[in-house]
Amino acid sequence: MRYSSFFIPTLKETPSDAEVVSHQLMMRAGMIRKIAAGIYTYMPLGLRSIRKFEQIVREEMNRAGAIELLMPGVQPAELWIESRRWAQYGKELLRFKDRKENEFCLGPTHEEVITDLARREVKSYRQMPINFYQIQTKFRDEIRPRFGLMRGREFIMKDAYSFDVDSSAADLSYDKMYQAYNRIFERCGLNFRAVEADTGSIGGSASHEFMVLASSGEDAIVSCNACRYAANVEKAEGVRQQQAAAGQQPLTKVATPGQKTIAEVAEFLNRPQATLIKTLICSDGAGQFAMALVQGDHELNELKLKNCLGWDEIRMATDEEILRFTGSPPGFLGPIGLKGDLAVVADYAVSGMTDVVVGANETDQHYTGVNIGRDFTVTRTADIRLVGAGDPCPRCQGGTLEVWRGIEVGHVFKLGTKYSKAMNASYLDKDGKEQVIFMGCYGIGIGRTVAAAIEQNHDENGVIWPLPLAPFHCSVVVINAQKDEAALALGQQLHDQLEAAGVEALLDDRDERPGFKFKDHDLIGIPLRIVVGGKNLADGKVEFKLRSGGAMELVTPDEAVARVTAAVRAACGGVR
RNA sequence: CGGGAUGUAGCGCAGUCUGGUAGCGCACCUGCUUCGGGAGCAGGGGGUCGCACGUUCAAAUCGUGUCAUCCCGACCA
Repeated sequence: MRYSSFFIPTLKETPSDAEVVSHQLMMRAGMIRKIAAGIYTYMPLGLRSIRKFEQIVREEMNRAGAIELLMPGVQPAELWIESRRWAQYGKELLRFKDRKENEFCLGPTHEEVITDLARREVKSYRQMPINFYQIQTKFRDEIRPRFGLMRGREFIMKDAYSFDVDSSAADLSYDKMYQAYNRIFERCGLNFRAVEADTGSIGGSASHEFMVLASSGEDAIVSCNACRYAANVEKAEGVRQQQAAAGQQPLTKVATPGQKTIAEVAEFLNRPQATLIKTLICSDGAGQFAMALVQGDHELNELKLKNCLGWDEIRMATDEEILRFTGSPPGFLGPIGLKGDLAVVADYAVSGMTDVVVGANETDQHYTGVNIGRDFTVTRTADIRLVGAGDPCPRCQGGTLEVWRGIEVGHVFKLGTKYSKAMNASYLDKDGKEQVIFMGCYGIGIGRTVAAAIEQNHDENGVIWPLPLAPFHCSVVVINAQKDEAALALGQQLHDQLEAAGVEALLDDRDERPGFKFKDHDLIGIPLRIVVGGKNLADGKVEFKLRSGGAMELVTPDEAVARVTAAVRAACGGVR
């Protein structure tokens, strides 16, 4: 491809509405342009990277036995009413009517459509296992789209749906997808982790998220430094503590004027934060309340508490609500002397504490020498805290957890029978008995993965593409291309040789100064670069350089072609 | 939806407080020079100042409303 006949509108300045690096660089490199909040045009260069990733996903899905189809973007309301999600989904589901006043939505996901298909077409155990996938544009009317392709409203997603005869067969389908996902992100050259995750609103029994590690990631994840355990912090398990020894100290009320936070109280009483209990009150927003107790230096994991209580929603109680249950303003809360019926949930770590400090439910007062059982009782003990760096691993002896930031690029779910039951997707087994189909669903954010690759691979000059995702493998920059006919001819020859070898080359034949061209190629992040022209031309040499760094080398044109071809073969597993 | 901010040329911004000729840099067009890390000089084109209503002799500037965009929180590939 000649640069002059392609279209790469680069920007020297960073658009002011781009917050994260990938968004900034995709705008500057001319890969995307915004048309509305969270809605983008994929420009020619951006589309090439998107297509590269899609192709890798296709190959690995096909290898894993999944079958590609393409479902509609516009979906009839009746399917969503049937699955009950028409009412549940909320404003994120963009709804509208056709000319006949029938209701439709723009598909944010395709469980309904695929389940409808499966119940019509998959009627026998002989047809399973089967797994359908598509790569398709979805629309979710996000409250707050941001970060460019990272969290758009319209976005490209690969989604796959598996159908099996029973739970253990569904587990096998899940494992296949899990393996396929690992291969996909490995092939892209990305640094990632597969972590245990909460299933959220999709539902189901188990799930893993695939996280690309990046400091700008929206999710925190933990991984064990000794074993393979890794999980989203939302899900990461705290370790059950041994029951505490009996307390020694008497219950004593002490004045703590103006000392509201754990840090203030610990400082004031001159004792470690770990010897205090943090008391929090939460609500499900529908009239239910609960008190949560965590060790002073720990943090509550609201999601765990919500799941533990079986609530649909969770939020912190308001000051008025707190006053109602404790008679005290926030800052002096404790589990002793509550007014009214309030479930008290203690974290595992709390059950191992003795002679602790809690608020006295009275302004400027705390208790010391507090002991569970003797001074107050808890409704239940559970894992409700946010785990952190240095915590013990819940799966192995001696391992400790490390914390990373990650970008969720893939998510696999065991759905069980949630959708098949609701929508009557059944089959006949060997004995002619009707059975419910077991499902799994598996998503990959296509645009988000490409953006995540940039988050993980860039420097101050621009993108540094991993070869498998690069829009072009190699730049051929011709110096003084419009005047130096010999240089342009050699550049063209190199370009043609590379293309013949299956390498995608971008021949920069523009009438621009060399520095200007170099800046452009650095910005758009082409991994390999050959420079033709200048005084090296007379010596029969060209320059070869990696975008990722390292020294420039002077080589013969043939050697340059060989080096580039070898690099592409090594990174992309053979040139197609 | 709550809190904060911003809308002025394709992009980045100044001007708004204190009402009176709409400006700067980049990009774009023409010419000359230049040519290995986003060149220099000269000339040029391009703006209903987000939109509406109001105040005023006069509004980018003041007021009200509205829309859009961005940032911080709850959702998710």
